[in-house]
Amino acid sequence: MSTQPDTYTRILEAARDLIYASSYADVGVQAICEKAEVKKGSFYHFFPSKQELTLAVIDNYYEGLKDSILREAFSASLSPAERFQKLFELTIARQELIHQQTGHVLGCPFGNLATELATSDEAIRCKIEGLFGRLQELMRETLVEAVAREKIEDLDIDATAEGMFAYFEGVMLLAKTKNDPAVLRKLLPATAQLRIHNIN
Amino acid sequence: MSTQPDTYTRILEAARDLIYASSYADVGVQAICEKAEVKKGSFYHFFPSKQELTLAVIDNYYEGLKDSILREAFSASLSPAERFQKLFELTIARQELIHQQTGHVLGCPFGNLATELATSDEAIRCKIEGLFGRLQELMRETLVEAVAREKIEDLDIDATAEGMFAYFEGVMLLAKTKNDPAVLRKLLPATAQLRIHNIN
DNA sequence: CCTTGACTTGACCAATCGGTCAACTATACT
DNA sequence: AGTATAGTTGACCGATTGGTCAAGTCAAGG
Repeated sequence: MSTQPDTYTRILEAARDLIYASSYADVGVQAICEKAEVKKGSFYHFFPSKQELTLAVIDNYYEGLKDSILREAFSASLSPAERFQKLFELTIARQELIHQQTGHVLGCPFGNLATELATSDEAIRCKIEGLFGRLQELMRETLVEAVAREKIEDLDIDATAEGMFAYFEGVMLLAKTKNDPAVLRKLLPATAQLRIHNIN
Repeated sequence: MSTQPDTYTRILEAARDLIYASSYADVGVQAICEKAEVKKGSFYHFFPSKQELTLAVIDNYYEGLKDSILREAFSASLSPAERFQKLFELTIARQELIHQQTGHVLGCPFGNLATELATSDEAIRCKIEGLFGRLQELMRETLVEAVAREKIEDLDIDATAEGMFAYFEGVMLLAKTKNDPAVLRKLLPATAQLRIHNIN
């Protein structure tokens, strides 16, 4: 049996898991403390507010993503097409695992938070906007490399990268709404075929 | 000056506007009552719970959509391509108006609610899933008519309709997260170009 | 040994949450 | 006129919300 992580980490991970499984507003500080086995006083020793905790949760989630799915998918050893394919595979596998464990497709944690809080918490919206920019940039770089290998006439690379990202998020939202991971299998791979052309 | 609508309607519309502008959890029954100029006792005379009210709000929103954007876009007098174009135009115009009035892109009211509540309120998730199905069906019919006019080789019509809908939702989510209606101008029209092909 | 500072604890706060209820008013039908 | 019914009102409920705080524990450093 492994020793428990330190208090800060327990709070962070409890909050991350609870919020991802439901929503920001639905998860109280009390519930986070219970799951983390921490008293509320300790919570506020490490985090000045629930909002600050959430900002840290977003960072933590992105770091986790970078060290797993993103690292594996956007590996230099893969061709652009293989990178996209790997990204879809890993995303589908993860969502299927979560669905099997929780009974729900949870979708994209950033998209979830952004949808809920974009209009009422500007700090969180900005943080996720920046993060979306980085993910979009990953798509763009992959796309640039793909085009370098095989020229595509009149392709608007920036718009296509943004469109691919939007499509990806939309498919996650649809799978969550239908609570059906099969949606991902059917739709996600088409992300790589999406093209937006320059107006002439 | 127009006379006020009846109590039921005032509650429904107040709730619709408040929830759309922020989120389900963020809007309390009290706030709804204040905006509707109704006492809490009256609220519970018309609606047994906040959840039931929300189900009615979803219906109300869909009816409104059917009588405005959907009716105008999916008119029998328009060609399939024109229908898509009209849908994008009207959607962009509405989101731009909302952005101008509130300072925020609010996105899709159904997508917003689904994202927030899909995992914690099965009744609401089901209602939105059904509604998504109807919207997706509109896309499918339009697509079928387009293909009848101009055959597209190996097109998976069902998957493409579902993909178009997902893309549409994803673009709305992205515009909301970036709080920038220009995202819609750049990305929404590409919905009509999206294609998912049969595997051979 | 004693102090310092990080951490923990549990009691506590005002405010708000969704929801209830008995009493009251106004309208409509017999 | 009398009664039934729909709608309104404001006080009230227990539970929970995010957040505070004084008092305490504990290990490290002088």
